Amino acid sequence: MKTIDTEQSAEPEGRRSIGARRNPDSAEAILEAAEAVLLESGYAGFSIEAVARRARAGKPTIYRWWPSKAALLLDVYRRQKGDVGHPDTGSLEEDLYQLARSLFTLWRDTPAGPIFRSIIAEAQSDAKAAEALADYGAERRRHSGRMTERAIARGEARPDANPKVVADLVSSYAWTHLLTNRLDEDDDTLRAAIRTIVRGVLA
Amino acid sequence: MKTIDTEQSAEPEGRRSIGARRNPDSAEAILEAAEAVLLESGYAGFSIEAVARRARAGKPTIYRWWPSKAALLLDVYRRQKGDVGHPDTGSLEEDLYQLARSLFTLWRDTPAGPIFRSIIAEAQSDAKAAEALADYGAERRRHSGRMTERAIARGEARPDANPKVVADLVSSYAWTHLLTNRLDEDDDTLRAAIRTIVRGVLA
DNA sequence: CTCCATCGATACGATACGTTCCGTTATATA
DNA sequence: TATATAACGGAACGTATCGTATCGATGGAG
Repeated sequence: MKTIDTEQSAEPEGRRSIGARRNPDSAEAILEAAEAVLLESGYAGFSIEAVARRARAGKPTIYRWWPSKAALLLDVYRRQKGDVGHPDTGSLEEDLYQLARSLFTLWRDTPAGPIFRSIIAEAQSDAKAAEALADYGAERRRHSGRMTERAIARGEARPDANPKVVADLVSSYAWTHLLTNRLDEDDDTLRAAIRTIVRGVLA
Repeated sequence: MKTIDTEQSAEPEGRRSIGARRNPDSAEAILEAAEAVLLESGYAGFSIEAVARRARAGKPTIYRWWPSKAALLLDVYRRQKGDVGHPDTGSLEEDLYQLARSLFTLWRDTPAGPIFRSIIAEAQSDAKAAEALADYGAERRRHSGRMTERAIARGEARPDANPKVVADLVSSYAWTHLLTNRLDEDDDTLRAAIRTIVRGVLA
């Protein structure tokens, strides 16, 4: 995931800039507060001021280290996402199912879900968040495309199958279910979706 | 699509409520202004005040007829979406491709795209917009599920294929491409995505 | 001890939300 | 035609948030 500006590369040249040393305790408290606010009030209640109040920090301190709400959001996400596994079971359908299921579970049962939703929402009105999100998505598709590549290599999938397209279909399915509160989908339906991608629907 | 509260059913009982007659010219001007603002400035610039300025209307006039930004957004979308066709070519793959292509084109070349993005964004922080969006999505999946139902009936698709899942996969793919600025996807890739759903990737 | 960067706190201008009031205009009824 | 009714545009309000500016206090480094 792209960094936007978080680490404020070396010399911001903004103030006197002799030594910009960030207080780790303060930054950590802010990130924790941001996560807590996001979890309790969702994207609607996520404001810099709410985060500052909760962290007992000053707003300027937040703005000193994060140039925008989007940057803070991305840092919060990066800080705690449990990076879903990319299993290698020997069966493409099983691999993709486990990928999708762990995404659904992660997003439903951990702060990662609300946080990721917030980033997507923010990206609809913040160009930098949009770019970061696009980079992140492309990297994820490349990564989970490996599953299909392996299936092609072992002769399970057709050589002309498009790994990125397969990854795109799976992650698109997960995204829209996240965005429309459908992460509680029953296992049969999720399996049917993955089976459709792998086997198709033709008679 | 659910109406939220737009038409303010009959007797609002809010004021004296003898006859609440809406001025069609005014309402039309507001909807046109909202569409124009959305097109020019996107979701970021879409504010009630901006719409009121552009329509030369008073804010209270807007709030009288639309209870929230989300309601106005939904009305704008409903007013001008060209309702993509649901072709019946005799081939499921061709039907789904044409559905997806017309969705991509509609969203890329008309105001419907930015407007729909805005509704999705709004739904992430407005419960009523979220519910309306969920209803709309369910109705769309039911509707485009007909394509797969026909394919099953004519023996093209397996009887155990799940029409709603197929529709969900196609629309999810379109949604995420809308949300991540990838509506300009080349035809080969879009066809590959549809082909994957219909035929799968197995050797 | 003396710098000096960071800190929390507070205040600020700007923008937007949603509401209230006011004076005007248009329409329906008598 | 005359009157009542209600929607209208406009202005202002109080609240909330954004992002910035300024302050005195704290604490580590030389």
